[in-house]
Amino acid sequence: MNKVEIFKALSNKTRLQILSLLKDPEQYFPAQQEGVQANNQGVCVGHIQQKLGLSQSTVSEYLSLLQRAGLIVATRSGQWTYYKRDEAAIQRVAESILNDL
Amino acid sequence: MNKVEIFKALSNKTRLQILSLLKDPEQYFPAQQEGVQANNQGVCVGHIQQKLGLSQSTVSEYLSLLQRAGLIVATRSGQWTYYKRDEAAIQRVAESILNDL
DNA sequence: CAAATATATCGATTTTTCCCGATAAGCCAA
DNA sequence: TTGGCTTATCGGGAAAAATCGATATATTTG
Repeated sequence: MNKVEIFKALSNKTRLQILSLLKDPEQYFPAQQEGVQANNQGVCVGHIQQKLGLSQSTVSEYLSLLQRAGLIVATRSGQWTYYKRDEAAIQRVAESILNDL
Repeated sequence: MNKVEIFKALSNKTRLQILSLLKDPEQYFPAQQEGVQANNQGVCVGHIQQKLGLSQSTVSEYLSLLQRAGLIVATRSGQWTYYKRDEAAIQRVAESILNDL
């Protein structure tokens, strides 16, 4: 776990918002739409982009940055990439802050 | 509490090191030296600078940045400024991550 | 008051981040 | 295989951060 990389990933309003959106996908992304996996497995890039109102390329970059930091995971399925939070990793980060900071 | 500002403050190796040094001042800064307050009230800028090996101006900037983020507090006493961790604030940050992230 | 010491601020340069549009790559359907 | 989606990557311009040396400010001391 690279703390500096994680804090960098978190030090941006939009990226914090992404984590927040992914916290409760059903609330933000009605389950019937395509682009939202069943069983809450993640949300596709396009839907996240719509919520944020930023360019596709920026959102894609942010998602991959959050993934490199280990905070979210991607699942490719056909032409879609579904992103979801890695709750265990996020928990470990929180504990590391509690203990080591 | 501005989360983005706090995460920015934390997203730098040197600033994390400062927080770590201030965690246990007696270990890093023998209490007999001048520039270390009695009763663990903080450590002066010069001693922190020596440990870090960066320029005086950079260390001063980092300390004031950490202070603006609310993670440390400064006490001026004569010609020295003593910095110490704001443990309660740090605790609140950790809890906020645990709950809100 | 003058010199010495500690810290803060200023100005400048280099590096990093933010965010975009254009384009490439992957997948699917006709 | 051609065209239409979805996502990733590339190249770039503007803004912010990193870091320094020089200088200013505040404090103490002779």
